[in-house]
Amino acid sequence: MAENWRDFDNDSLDVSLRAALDCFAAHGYHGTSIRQIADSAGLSVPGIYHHHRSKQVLLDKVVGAAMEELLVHTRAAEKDSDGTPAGRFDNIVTALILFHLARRQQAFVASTEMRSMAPDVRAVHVRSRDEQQHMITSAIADGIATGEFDCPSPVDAARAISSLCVSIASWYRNDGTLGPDQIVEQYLGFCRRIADQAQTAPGRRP
Amino acid sequence: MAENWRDFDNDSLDVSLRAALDCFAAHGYHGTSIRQIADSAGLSVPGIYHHHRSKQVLLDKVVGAAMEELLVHTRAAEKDSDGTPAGRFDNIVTALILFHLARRQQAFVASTEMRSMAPDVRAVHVRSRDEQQHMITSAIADGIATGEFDCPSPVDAARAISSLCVSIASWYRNDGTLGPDQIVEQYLGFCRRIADQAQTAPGRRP
DNA sequence: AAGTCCCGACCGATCGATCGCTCGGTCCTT
DNA sequence: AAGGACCGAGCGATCGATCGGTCGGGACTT
Repeated sequence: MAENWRDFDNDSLDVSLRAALDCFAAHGYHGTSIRQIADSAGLSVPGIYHHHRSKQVLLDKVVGAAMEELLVHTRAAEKDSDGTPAGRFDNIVTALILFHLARRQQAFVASTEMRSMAPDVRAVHVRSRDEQQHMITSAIADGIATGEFDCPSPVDAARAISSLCVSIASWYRNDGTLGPDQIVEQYLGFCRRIADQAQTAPGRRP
Repeated sequence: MAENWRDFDNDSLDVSLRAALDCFAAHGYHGTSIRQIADSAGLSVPGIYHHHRSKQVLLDKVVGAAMEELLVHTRAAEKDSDGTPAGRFDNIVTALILFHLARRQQAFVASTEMRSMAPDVRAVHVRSRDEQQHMITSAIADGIATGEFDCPSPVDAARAISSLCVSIASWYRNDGTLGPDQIVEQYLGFCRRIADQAQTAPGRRP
């Protein structure tokens, strides 16, 4: 893993998958026709089918590529940490936020079109998501043991953190007022305070 | 408004809208056919059209009813507060959480099928959502002025809080391990700490 | 060098199925 | 007698997918 986990280079989607992603993100899987994808790709309908077996596999490949990329970056981020629960947590969550900034369309489609996938395909992606979320959960749980974190349920906290990071994909635009660095800083702060309720200053809100 | 803003009685959806809601929540708007809705409602296809003009208005009515209900409850919650920014914030956010527990299907459909609505109809619902979110934003902004809250951007914090509450609808089940009261307590804590970064205990995470 | 073969890339035309929606009618209540 | 509630049948349009084909270029033979 020579590549830095903070960097997301250009995605490796071919013209058909790129078109499918654009359409799915804009109109949803069932709201998109093969003809729209073909037009957007500058191909004919059979041209799409020459490269990909069905509309379903277009969705599968788009989501699968994103999931794979996220897992690789997240694992590298944890490995690159100082090994403490708080350090692992910060790196994992940072990778999660950076991913949703760099791959907002893929992330958005992956989260909204889970239900549009065939059961067996969906199961694979659900497992990836669960693994990703479990890394956060166990970092929090370990942090509770060391006193770095404090919350009643690491599972619930991790779910809230995941949800919060995923939601970035639904509003972030490259030309917005907030830059990526500011968003990482802000959301990492949100996530830390979700996992550590002891950060409530005593006496505040009696 | 004699009704208590914490209570959500049975929704007033007729059998067709109820069926449409179930289908939309399960398969999405474009993934649902009128025939499925008719089957689920125990009616024929013309039976649906006897009560509602088109598939689009089914979505509009389902989402519209939810939006209206949310706004009514949220306004009542704010009015019922002690008037302080922190008090307003707590009541508004509590109403938002309770809504997403009591109306999870409506809330889920409203958030995922925004893009499936006709532009003019969508504009109405977007405005409702913005008004809802603005109530949170201004409570935070007022709280910053009084020292009750501390965060760099009330708008960004309010958006994160909204997102977090909306996400409840995508995982909550009535038969889960967590009861509504526990979820309200937990998520209200999350939201408070999103709006108040000063709750970070000094010395923690240097 | 010329001819033959083949294969990946792609397209126009069209398949059966399903889509949202409507027409003309029946039944039941008032 | 009238009207609301509802249905069987079917409309034109569009869906995902497939058919038989064209075309350019690299490999191989002669």
